[in-house]
Amino acid sequence: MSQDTGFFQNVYDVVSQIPYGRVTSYGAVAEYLGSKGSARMVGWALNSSKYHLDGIPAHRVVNRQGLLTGKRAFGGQNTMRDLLESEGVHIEDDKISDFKDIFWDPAKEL
DNA sequence: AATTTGACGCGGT
DNA sequence: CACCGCGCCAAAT
Repeated sequence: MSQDTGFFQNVYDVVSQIPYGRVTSYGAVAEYLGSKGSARMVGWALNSSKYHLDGIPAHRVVNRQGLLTGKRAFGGQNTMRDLLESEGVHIEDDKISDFKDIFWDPAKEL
């Protein structure tokens, strides 16, 4: 049970622990998983999360710039942005304004 | 089994 | 500022 698919579950676990109004980056999660530099895997896992219909706040995960790179994966151009703003995260030009201010680092918080 | 791709990150030109 | 290549690892075809 604990070890399900593998990588996906690892990412789900960390991402699902992101506090409300906070965000993190693919690289940060990858680093926490021990695979620093493999940020692609994090994106891959989250991509699967949408197929699994889990409670994965993937909108809280953005790239290193705080840019909503994955917004297109949400089906809409402003779906991800709307979710973030709905949580109190200010977005400007598809980018998190206070990104570094609300940045949640699993390697530090956990 | 091999090749391509992918919601990235960073450096170099 | 734009484009390119490398690294990283797993999944899909």
